[in-house]
Amino acid sequence: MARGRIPDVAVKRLPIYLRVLTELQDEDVEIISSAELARRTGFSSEQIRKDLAYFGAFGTRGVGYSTSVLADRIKRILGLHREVRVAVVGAGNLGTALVRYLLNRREHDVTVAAVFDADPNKIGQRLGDLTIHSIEDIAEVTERLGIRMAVLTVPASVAQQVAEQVVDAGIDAILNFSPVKLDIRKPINIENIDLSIELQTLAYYIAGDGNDNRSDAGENA
Amino acid sequence: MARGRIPDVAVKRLPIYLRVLTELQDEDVEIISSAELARRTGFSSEQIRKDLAYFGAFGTRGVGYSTSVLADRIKRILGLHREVRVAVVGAGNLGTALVRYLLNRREHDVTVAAVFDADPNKIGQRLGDLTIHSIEDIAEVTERLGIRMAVLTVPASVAQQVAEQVVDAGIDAILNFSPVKLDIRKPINIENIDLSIELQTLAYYIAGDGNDNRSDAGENA
DNA sequence: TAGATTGTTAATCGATTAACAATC
DNA sequence: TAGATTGTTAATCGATTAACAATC
Repeated sequence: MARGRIPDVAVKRLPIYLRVLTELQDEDVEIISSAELARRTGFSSEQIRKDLAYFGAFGTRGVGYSTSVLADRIKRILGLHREVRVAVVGAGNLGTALVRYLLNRREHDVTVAAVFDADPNKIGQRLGDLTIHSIEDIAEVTERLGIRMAVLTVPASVAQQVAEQVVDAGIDAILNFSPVKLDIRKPINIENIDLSIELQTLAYYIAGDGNDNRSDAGENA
Repeated sequence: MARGRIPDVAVKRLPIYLRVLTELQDEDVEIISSAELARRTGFSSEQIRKDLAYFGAFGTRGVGYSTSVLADRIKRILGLHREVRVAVVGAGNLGTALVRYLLNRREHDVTVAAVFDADPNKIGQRLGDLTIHSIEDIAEVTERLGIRMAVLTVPASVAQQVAEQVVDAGIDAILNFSPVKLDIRKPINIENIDLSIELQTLAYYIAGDGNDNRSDAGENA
């Protein structure tokens, strides 16, 4: 029940804790210490305890955490105790691959519930057990299906405009794969995944043979 | 020429600066101030000046930065002044999509030079102008083509084992899309992109209707 | 010169780590 | 009880922001 301002970095670690807890449940491990969670996640045990303390006291002193209790609490914190539906906007190479990936996912906390594209040739086609809708219908479809989040996989040239359509449709969280900084005035949550930027960043770290202006780092990220 | 320890967060911003500078060059803008770069990137002007100062003094007081000079310097810092070659390991849905995306990319600083898979049915098939190689041949092929980085898009169940093969082949930076924490003892650079974790994180931020244990945030990320 | 803007040092802020009392 | 491990407060560390002298 603890509140205060919760750092985004702490929120980002919760799904990682949840994944490990789910693995532990599969292994029939019922109790886990923060030290062992630390070993499995790569974060420090202090950090794990601190992160969890932002949301409440879920463990038992002298004992540890019940894997099932802690997993349930984290699911609830993340809002995954009810199904979260997501739309994929843009049924190109990447969009299609992401839809297939999400449809085949074992966990059913976040599910793709609709796919949209602007290309008249694609509209109406099937993708898994979904039908590709026109982006024009996004407000109606997301409203009807209770979709609150969208994954954006459209070309950079139209990303800003499509993002505005998505936001106008009432979506309030976007996972943006387009290499564009979206400029949305509403206080929407936007998370960016940019392949080029990731690769360019990694390039920095490959040891600088004969390269100046470079400080060699070499830590796991 | 400045050194010292350079924060990873600063390195991660460099490719973003580079992208904006490239756009500015396309618009024939020759000089840019840190204030205008701030407007275009969303970072503060102080932060931009600080980040750049880790690597040297690239601007002119009272004037600003030459877009072409600054772009060239950042490219050099990131090691992009020479072509950086990357392998995509795993030619499934996601791997195939990423290869097509990278092959069609306008910038040619980072290029896909090889694709690998373990499935005998896929080996030998074409993907764009590339041929899918057996993962068994990774050491030989990456050595021959001068490939230093790999994008990992294999099923979670084999990710750890494949990552080890990749590292043994001499690759020293991995962009990992598999939902697995890779455990590699060598000081290799690993960057993780995990769709499930991103979606679960975003779920936290969609306003908590009737949800407890939740602090509403609402900032762009 | 006056105005503008960088490069850099100092102040602030926030997150991580250390330490330990609470307690099972 | 003794041993273990959490939850929480305090200390440390590092990154961001503010301020300003240098200088075009």
